[in-house]
Amino acid sequence: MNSELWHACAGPLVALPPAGTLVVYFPQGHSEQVASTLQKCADVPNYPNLPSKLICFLQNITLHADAETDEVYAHMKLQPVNAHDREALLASDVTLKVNKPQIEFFCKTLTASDTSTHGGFSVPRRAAEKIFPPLDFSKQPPAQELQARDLHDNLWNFRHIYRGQPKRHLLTTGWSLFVSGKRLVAGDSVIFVRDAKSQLLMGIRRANRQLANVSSSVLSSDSMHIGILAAAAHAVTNNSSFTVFYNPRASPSEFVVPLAKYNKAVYASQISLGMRFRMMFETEDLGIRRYMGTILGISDFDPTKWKNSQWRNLQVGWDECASGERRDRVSIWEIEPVMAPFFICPPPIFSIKRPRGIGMQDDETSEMENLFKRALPWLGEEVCIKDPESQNTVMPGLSLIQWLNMQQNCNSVLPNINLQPDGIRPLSGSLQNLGQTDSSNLSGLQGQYLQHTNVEFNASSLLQSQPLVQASDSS
Amino acid sequence: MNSELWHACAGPLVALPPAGTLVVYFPQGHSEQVASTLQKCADVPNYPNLPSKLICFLQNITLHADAETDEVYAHMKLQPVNAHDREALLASDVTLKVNKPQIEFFCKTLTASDTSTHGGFSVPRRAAEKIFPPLDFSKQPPAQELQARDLHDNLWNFRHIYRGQPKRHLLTTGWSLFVSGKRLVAGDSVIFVRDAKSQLLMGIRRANRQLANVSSSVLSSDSMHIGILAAAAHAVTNNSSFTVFYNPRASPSEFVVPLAKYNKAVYASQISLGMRFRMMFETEDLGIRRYMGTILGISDFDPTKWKNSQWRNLQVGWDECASGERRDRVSIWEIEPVMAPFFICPPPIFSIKRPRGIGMQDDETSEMENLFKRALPWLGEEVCIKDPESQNTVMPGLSLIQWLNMQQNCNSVLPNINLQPDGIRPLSGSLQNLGQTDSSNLSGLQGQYLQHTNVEFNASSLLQSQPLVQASDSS
DNA sequence: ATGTCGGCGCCCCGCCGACAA
DNA sequence: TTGTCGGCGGGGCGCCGACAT
Repeated sequence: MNSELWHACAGPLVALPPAGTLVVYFPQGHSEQVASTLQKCADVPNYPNLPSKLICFLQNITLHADAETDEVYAHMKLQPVNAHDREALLASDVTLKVNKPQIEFFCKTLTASDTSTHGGFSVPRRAAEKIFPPLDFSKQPPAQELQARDLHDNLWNFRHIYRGQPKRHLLTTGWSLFVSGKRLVAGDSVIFVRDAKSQLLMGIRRANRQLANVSSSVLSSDSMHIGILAAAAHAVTNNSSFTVFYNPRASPSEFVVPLAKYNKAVYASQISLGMRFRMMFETEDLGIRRYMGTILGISDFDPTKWKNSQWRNLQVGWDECASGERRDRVSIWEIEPVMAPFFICPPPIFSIKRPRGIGMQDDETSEMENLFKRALPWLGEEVCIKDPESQNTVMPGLSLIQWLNMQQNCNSVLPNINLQPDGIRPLSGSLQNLGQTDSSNLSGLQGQYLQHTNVEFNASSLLQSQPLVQASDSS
Repeated sequence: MNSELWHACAGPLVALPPAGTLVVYFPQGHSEQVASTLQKCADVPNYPNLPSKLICFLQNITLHADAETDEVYAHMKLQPVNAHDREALLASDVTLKVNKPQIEFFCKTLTASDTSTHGGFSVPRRAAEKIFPPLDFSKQPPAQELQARDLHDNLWNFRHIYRGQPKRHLLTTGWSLFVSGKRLVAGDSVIFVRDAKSQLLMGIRRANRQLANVSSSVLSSDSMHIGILAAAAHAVTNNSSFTVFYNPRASPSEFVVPLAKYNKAVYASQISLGMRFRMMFETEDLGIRRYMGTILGISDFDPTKWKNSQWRNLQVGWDECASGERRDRVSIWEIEPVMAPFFICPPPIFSIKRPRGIGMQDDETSEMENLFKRALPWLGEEVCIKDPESQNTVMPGLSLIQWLNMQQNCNSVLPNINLQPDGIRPLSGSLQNLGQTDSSNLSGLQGQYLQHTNVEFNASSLLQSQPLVQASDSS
C-alpha cells in the first residue's frame, strides 16, 4: 500500500501516529465511527470498567483499502499501558515535528460527462501538466498511453490525448473500464498522484451518498458496538493488545490521538466559555480551510456512559452557519484557540486529586507522574508545523518563558469562566518567577495560537494532575 | 420478504424456529459462523461467565437478504431465560410438528453459456413447465413476457420463448441485465419460485468461490468474535435481549436450535462409540441426500474455552469419504441414529448433580425441573416429518411405550461405551414396568431412528438431570 | 478552461438455428 | 434434453469537434 496515495485519499487533515508511539484511544469516538458506518446509532450501554480514554502503545499501524469500495482505512494494534518507557514518550513527542512530504496530486470531482458512456474524462489543464508525464507536442494530436496503479496495485491503462477546439487534455480509451470497474458515478472524485519515483497512482473518493442500509449481514450493530468496547476492555484486563480499524472518511473524528497532541491541547491551552477559535476543514479539492467559531459550553458529551471524557466536550457555535454540517461539539485537540497576545490567561492545571480509578495500581503512581512530566509538551522539542495550503511556516518561536512572561503583564483581562468538573488554579509561584524575555516578536501572533514551546523547566507543580487514565464510574 | 423464496434460497435443511418458542443458543457455533464468514479463525479467548449454551426465548425472527449479494440471513432476537411459562414450552414442542409447505421451485446452476454475453438463459424443460405460466403454443414461436420479483422485491422482466431446433425454453431479452446486475458468474445458481399466489419469484445462490479477504473494514475480526460473546453475556447480565444474524449459507451449522429438538436429541437418543448414524446433506439441486457414518469419539470440541458443550461433541467418520468436505465433528441433534430395533439401549440420563453454574439462582431449581418435565420430547405430540425428496412419510408411529418395551426384551447387547463427562444410568424401574405393547410393526424399522413418541408418563425419575444451562468454568 | 452535445463509425451485445453431447 | 457455436443485425459505446458557459 503506497503511503502517499493512501494519504491523498484520506485527505489533508488525516495524520496517523507512527508505530512505536503513545496514543490516547477514545472508545466513545470508536463507537461513533461504527455508528457512522452503519448509519445507525445504537443505544449501547456503558461497558463496565472501561475508562473513557486509554493510553496505548501503538504497536503497529498498516494502511489498507476496502477491496470493494477502495475506501481507505488503517489497522492499528494498540496495547494499553500503565507504565511507559522514556523512549516511547520521546518518540511520541517527535510525532509533532513531522512535516508531511509535499506530495504531487490532483483531485477532480467527476461530472456527468465524465461518468457517462458517451465519452471519456476531461482532465483539468493544470492537473495534466503537473501530474502526467509530458506529451510530445510535435505530434498531431499529442497523445500517449498512461499507466496508473490503484490502491490494490492493479494497473489501469488510459489513452491520454490533447485535442479538440479549444485544445484540452482527455482520457479516452480505458477510462470507461475504470468507471464501470470502480462503479463510479457523477459526484465521486478521482485522485491522481505522482509518487517519489514519478509513477502514476490513482485513488477514488466516493460522494457521501446514503448507502441506505449497509448493515452488515454478519453482526448486529449492537454486537459491533459492544464488540469494540469488549475488545478494548479485554486487552486492558489481560494486558494484551487489541486492533482497531480507523476509517478516516467514515469517522467523524479521529479517535486515536497522539499522546503528545492530546497533552499539548489539554494542558497548554486555555479553554474558557466564549473563547474564539479556528478549526480546519477539508475543501472539496482536498485543500484546507479554517472556520471561526466560539466556545459555547464545556461539558461531557455523554455524562452517563462516558463520564469525565474530553471527547467532544466543547459545545461550539460557528461564524458561518450556512454550512450546517459542521458539528456543534468538538474535542479540544481539534481546535486552534485564538488569543489576543495580551489577553492570555494561565493554562488550566487540575489540582484536585481524584480517587484512583478501577484498574489503577497504587504502585503506578510514580510512573504516571513520570508520564506527565515527560509527555508535557514543553519538553524541549522544536515544533514546526507547516500549513499545507500557504506553504508558510506558522507559529514562529514562542517560548514558554515568553508566554509566562506575558502572564505577568496581564492577569485575567478576559473573564475566565470554566465549567470543567475539576477546579483550576493558576500556576504557582515557581513558574511565574522566570526571567523577563524579549517579547518584541509577539505582535504578529494575533489570530495564531500557542503551539510552540522550547524551554525545559521543573514541572513539579504540575504533578498534582488528575490521572489521565481514569476508570468510568461503574454505576 | 417472501418466506417461501427465502427458504428456497436457504436450502432444504434450514428450518427456523418460530417466534415465541424456546431455543438453545450456542455461542461457540455463532463464533464459527463469524469465522466462516470472515474466512479466518480468530483465537478468541473464553468469555467470562458466558455459558457454552443458553436457553433463550425467541422474541422475534425476521428474514432478510444482503443488499449487495442477495445472500439470505435471519435476524433473531433472543432473550436468555431462567424461568419459562408453560405456553412457550408447549409452543416450542409444536415446532417439531410443522410440515413445511411443499413449495414449487426449481434451481439451476448457471453454465458458461448462461452467463456469457453471447446469449440468454437456457431453461430446463421441466422447470419451465412446472414453474412458469403456460405458453400459448398456437403462436409461432410461443413466447411471453415474464415478470419475477427478487428478494428485495425488485421486478425483473424477461422474454420467455420456446424455439430452436430441437425446441427448448429460453429467457432472452432482460436476462443479461439480471446477470450483470446480480454479478452472476458460471457456477452460481438461480432459483425460480412460484408462490401461493402463482407469482414468480427468483433468488440466487452463489458458488462457494473464495472471497479472498472479505474482512470488513469496520471491525477487526477479534472485535467481532468478542462482540457476539459480549452481546450475549450482556443480555444475560442485564436480563435483556440480544440479536444474532443467522446466515444459513455461510454458517457450518445452525447455532440456534429449537429446545424441543435439542432435548429430543440429547435425552431420547442413545449415543455410544461405534454407533452408526445417517445425516442429511444438501444436493446441488436443493434436494436432500443422506450419508452414513460412524461415531468415533465423544468429547468436547474445545475443552478449554467451551467446556461441557454439546456443540460438535461427536467425532465421526463417513462411509463415503470421497467428498472430503464432510465435517469430522457434528452435534448430536444433527444426526439420525441408526439402530437395529432389538439392539436399542436406554437413553442416557445424567444422574450426577453438578454445582449450580454462575448466574443460576437457587430458587430456579423447581422451574428448571419443570422445564425438563415439560420440554422432554415425549409430551404427547404427533411428529410427522416428510422427506422432501421421496415425498414419503418416514418414521411411522413408534411410541415410547413400544420403545420401552423393546428395552425389556434386549438389555445392552451392543457395548455401551460412553465418554461423556457425566455418568449415565438406565431408566429406573417405574418406567421399565410399563405394559407390553404390540411390536409387530418394528420389523421395518431397521435403518430408521427413533423420532416419534406419543405417550405421556410420569417423568419424575428424569428430574435429577444436569442443569441445561451451565456456566463455563471461569478459569 | 471545461461541460455537454450532435455526429457517426464500429464493436460487440444478443437473437437465431445448427450441431453435438 | 441442453450446452456451445457460427452467423449476423442493430443498438449503443465511445471518439471527434462544435458550441456554450
